[in-house]
Amino acid sequence: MKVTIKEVAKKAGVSASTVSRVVGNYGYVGEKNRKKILAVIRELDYHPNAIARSMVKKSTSTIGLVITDITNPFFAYLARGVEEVAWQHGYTLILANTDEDLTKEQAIVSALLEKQVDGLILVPASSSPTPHLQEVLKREMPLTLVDRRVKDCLVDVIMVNNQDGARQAVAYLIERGHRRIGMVYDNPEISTNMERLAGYREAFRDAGLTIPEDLVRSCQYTQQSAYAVVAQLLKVENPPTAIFTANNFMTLGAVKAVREAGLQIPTHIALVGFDDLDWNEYNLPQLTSVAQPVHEMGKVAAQRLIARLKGEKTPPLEIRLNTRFIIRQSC
Amino acid sequence: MKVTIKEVAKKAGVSASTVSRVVGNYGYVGEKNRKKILAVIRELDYHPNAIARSMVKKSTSTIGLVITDITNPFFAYLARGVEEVAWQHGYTLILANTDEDLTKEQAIVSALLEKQVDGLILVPASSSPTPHLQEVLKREMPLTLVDRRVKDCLVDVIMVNNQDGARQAVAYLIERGHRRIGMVYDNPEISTNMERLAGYREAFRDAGLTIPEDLVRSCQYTQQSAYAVVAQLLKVENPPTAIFTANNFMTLGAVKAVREAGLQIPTHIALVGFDDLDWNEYNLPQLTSVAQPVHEMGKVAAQRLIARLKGEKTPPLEIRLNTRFIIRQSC
DNA sequence: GCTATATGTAATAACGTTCTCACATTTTAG
DNA sequence: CTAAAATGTGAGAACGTTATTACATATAGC
Repeated sequence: MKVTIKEVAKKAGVSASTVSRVVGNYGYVGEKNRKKILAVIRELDYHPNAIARSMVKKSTSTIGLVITDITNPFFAYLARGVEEVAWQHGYTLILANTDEDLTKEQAIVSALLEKQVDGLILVPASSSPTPHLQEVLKREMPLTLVDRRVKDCLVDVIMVNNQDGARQAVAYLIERGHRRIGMVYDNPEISTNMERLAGYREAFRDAGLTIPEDLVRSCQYTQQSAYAVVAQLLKVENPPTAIFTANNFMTLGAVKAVREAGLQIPTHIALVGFDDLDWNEYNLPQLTSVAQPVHEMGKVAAQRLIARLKGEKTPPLEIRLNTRFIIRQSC
Repeated sequence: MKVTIKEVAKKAGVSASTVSRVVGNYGYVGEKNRKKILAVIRELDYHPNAIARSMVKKSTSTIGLVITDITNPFFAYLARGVEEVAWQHGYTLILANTDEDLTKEQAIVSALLEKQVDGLILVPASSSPTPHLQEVLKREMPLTLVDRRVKDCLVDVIMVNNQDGARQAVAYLIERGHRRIGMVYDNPEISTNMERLAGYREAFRDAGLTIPEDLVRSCQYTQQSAYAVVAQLLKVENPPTAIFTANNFMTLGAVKAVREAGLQIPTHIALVGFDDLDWNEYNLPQLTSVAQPVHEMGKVAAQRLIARLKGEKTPPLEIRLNTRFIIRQSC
């Protein structure tokens, strides 16, 4: 049988209250009793039941982390950052993947609400306000969004400077003489993509050039889809001399399509992508890319959330971390 | 304020018991009352409190997943597999990273015990039986080990056939004429490494060749360490013509060292590694490697654990999944 | 010496559920 | 028609904690 606080109390010849005080380290406890209780705790190997504690404290010291897919290194690093600071502050993490599926997201959020998580860190599957997010707000459960914004959702959001990151990358391509620059991005429903697209456009405007709209393509959020779109792009008359991809999946698809078309990077075509993975450094040629401080994003997200959990009431923040443009050999 | 079962009961003009019965879908409930209650639940937007439920049910529908680092794609895929079947069965997942640190592992396990997880899936940081794992067993909390074995720990273990996977890879190298085959592995404390090393040795024995012991090196569990060791290996007199690396970190380090030494793969040196990542396929040259069914391992681990949670009492299983040897262009 | 204050402890009520009874009422069987 | 079985409901205990209250006892200040 599990040993409870009462059994410890009994064996130590005190009341449960007293044991609770030494475990929780508050209030007055006589030195003699404290020693005795500590000894009994060790002897019986007593571990307090956090569930029972949550019941009365109305707090679980648990935060929900809802991402789209832990298999994507971007989210793995994000999760890592979140976990580190959460753990530091005594919180544990419930992890769930939505696969960009709103129905799943809503089921997950609902389950997490029932489990009474203290707060939620979420990478939303849609930028439209959804009922289940309204629900979270209505219950005044702290919520922090990461990577993507949700319309009319006034909470802390941690993102990178997508537009500027993209602008910088495309400007670099333009500077190196490229004019026919293709761009591939996915779901326009997601704020991040639109911002990166805006950055692409901005670079052209800044340079006083007209945007090659025929080379701007959107696709599904899979490598295969990006592959298909890029393959198509390469067959266009007056094909692109460079391609900018909006995230790591797209980059992978692009590399594949380019190689299969028998083109060499960077000799025949230049490639720059958003997201920097270990992969990019080890690939040959090493890929030039826009690096996001993902780990840091996770940490900041957790910090924001925990600040809210501690009662911070300041107005919602939109935090933009800066990307870093890493020049390697693919241009 | 949060709405509780009592408020629903009051508004519906019934007792809490009755509401509980319709929510939990058990026992007798009159059709009229059921309708009414359901309506009230929707109206008040009642969500049952899982914590309170856990309290009485003595089960949290939560399982702990303790890995070393979610940032390692191996574990990300593992986590993904676990999460999928856990979620399917109505369990949520608490995730934590040990960084191969026993002290951290012990703190994590302790925290998860307190949080009353129903069971634990763990990638142990050490193959020696540790007090905190004994603790888990003593409390009869179902435990499933993944990837690594722990001495005298009689629980389900999910692993791959490490020795055979390694043997196959090295045999392939031998078959292609290599004799001076280096091997790099990390922490010999971990069963997985020893098995892979055994596979390496087995391949040589099978071929009736003597093992080039001077080329067998162990290092830390980091890319940098592998890099250093491989760099050293390349400077040996009569250097290796091929290198077998025991996991993805080691492979990365090896690639880097080989490149910096100005050697070409596979012209000057052949490379085979354990673990197959997306990376391996996209790298140039594409890396020959021993692929593990990681996602499947995660799923099987979760299935085993859940079977135990449902009361299965059969003796502990050691499940070995087969690796797949993927021949690409690095040999 | 007598209030104040500090120190130490126990009893008890929450927390929000589920579950076991007990008790009605209705239906079925013979 | 009556006993037994099926259906429906509510009261109240239990789950393992923490927190509030009340009651001691010891120490200090005057």
